Amino acid sequence: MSTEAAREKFKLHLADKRLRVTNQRLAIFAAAFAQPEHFTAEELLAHARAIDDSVSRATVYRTLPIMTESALLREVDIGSGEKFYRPNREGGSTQVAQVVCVDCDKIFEISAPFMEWYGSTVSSKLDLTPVSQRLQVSARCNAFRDARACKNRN
Amino acid sequence: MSTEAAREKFKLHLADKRLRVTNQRLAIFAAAFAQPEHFTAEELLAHARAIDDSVSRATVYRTLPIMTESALLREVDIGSGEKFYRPNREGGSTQVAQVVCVDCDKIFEISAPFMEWYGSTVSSKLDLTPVSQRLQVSARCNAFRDARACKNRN
DNA sequence: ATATGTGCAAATCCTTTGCACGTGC
DNA sequence: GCACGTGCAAAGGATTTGCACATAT
Repeated sequence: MSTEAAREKFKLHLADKRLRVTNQRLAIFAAAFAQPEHFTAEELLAHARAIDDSVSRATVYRTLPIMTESALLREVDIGSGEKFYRPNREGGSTQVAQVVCVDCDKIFEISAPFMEWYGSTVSSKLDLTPVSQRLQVSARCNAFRDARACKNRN
Repeated sequence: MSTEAAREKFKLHLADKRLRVTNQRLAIFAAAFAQPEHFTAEELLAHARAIDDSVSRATVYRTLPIMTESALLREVDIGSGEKFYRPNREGGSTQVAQVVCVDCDKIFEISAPFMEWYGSTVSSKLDLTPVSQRLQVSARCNAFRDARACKNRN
């Protein structure tokens, strides 16, 4: 999905929820979709302000759930205090696992198509209806293991 | 693994790390292993104080990582602000998935033996060595769906 | 004896919220 | 016009930390 298409989807979602299309929301959207990697709320704020300097931290935090609900962003919680987000250009309900390097904190993602099936299996045994599932793998840089250093940490 | 055996393991771990066996640490251990379900740091504090009223919140927070590192406790992060813990009576590296009900916030666990294999598979593709993996499923109580209420929420 | 551990309270960190003002529809 | 959105700064909640005192080894 192109950034153009995603912006349209964002506007449709806003209309659908009877939310207004504001300059701040558009700036935050644009900043989010300009990111190549995972980003935090604080990083998003900085980038959004570069586009529209009236954007406040509060509005970023208020807009993130809107974009997450509409599946334009995926929220990635690696259990480290702050949450990460990434643009979801695929659109659909792609099942991915996060792999987090405990040395350099870098977040990788890799597809895990069986997760949806497992979510159903697991939940049906417990009389629950599955909503979402997340697989997180912690790992250690081989670069770090060999050299006591990797791209992001030494 | 019995609570007795776990306490010995705890003491061995402390000795191994050259940490001291204090009344507070023992009280926190005992409180943790008396829990049948998942618990939070705050709940653990209350139970530990019932055993030794000199236990402080700070010591609970300082002791939790010690017990987690020694695999006596498993940390369960469901991305809800506070972390949960549970006694790991199995001792080993049991692979379990957490299933969290979004209606009542109850945490279920169910074995997921394939997770270790998947962790390796995923990590080997990224030149990383897997350390641990966690699968979390969000689900919705069927009891809640049917009756707009369940044991813990209505 | 002395290196560790502890309680207390203050500090930190991310995130949320109350309020008065601004603005899309 | 008016309901919704916003910025600001203060509040919030979980966790961490500095410091002086206490204690396990």
